[in-house]
Amino acid sequence: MIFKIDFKSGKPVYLQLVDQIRYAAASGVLRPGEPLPTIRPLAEELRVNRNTISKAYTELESQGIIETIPGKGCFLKGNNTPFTKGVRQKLLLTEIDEAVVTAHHLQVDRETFLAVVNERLDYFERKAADSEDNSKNTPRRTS
Amino acid sequence: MIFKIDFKSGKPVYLQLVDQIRYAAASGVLRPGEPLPTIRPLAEELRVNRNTISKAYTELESQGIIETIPGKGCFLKGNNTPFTKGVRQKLLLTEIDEAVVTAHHLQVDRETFLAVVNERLDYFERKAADSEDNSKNTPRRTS
DNA sequence: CTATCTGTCCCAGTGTCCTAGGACAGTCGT
DNA sequence: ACGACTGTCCTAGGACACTGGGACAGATAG
Repeated sequence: MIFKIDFKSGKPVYLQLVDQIRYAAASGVLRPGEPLPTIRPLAEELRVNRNTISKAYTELESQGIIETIPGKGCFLKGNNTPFTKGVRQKLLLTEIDEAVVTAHHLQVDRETFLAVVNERLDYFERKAADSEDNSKNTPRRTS
Repeated sequence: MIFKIDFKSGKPVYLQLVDQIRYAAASGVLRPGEPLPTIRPLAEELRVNRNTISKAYTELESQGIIETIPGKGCFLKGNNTPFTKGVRQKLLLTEIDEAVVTAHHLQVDRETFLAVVNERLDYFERKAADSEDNSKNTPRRTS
């Protein structure tokens, strides 16, 4: 689990972390139950304050992606989603609409758009499957 | 062209405007060449400072969505995209990946995701077609 | 129990974003 | 030329986001 922080990007460090962990979880690099790096060592490695890491983890917990146990550590949740079906639909709709509107302004036609969507879905599914296989030889924490 | 600003949302006013105009342009409510509301009257109507509107328009121009002519006004551009093919692919990929990652964490399966995407593509295409028809009776500004 | 790890709360400093008002420049009709 | 309109630049204050250090509480190994 290697994180890359770009201090020149202008994007807050804690949000860069959130994105990378979300991405890692979706692609199977991080698997349910697996512990995330503890706050202080990660902060030292990335040369930022502990509270910056803590803020990222807090945000991830509010999104239902990780679970944090004071005194023990933070762990990736599986089968999460603290949201109701209605809220989930609304959240997803918002993101998809943004992408569709952007595609329109970028003059990307429907076929190209759908092709990219399918390509990315394939990509994440394949990557998750690969991690599944690898995990057979590198067992994770069992709660 | 009616805009709704939610002062309690926490989202900056100028970004709310940007989103609504992007959306309106993509759905055909605003059509190429058509003038946008001028800054001062719109600012008065929405009860914000002129510079807040100006900032929204500046952002939209940097995205290549509108064209602003000092002394004359701001107009919706058609067939825009000031970006190269590579940049466009990258921009779209970023947004699509975000949606795909979000879908994973919301436990939305592939079929449902694709169904929503298609539904929204249909929605925007239909709305744009409707505006096309209506415009035959309400001609726009011709440059 | 003690030491050391885990995450958490509180508070302060710094920077930046957002909004706003005054003054200025370009366009157009009279 | 003048006045009324257009958008623009400069500057400033209030609010908040981001980061950071000190002190605290729970968990675990010795």
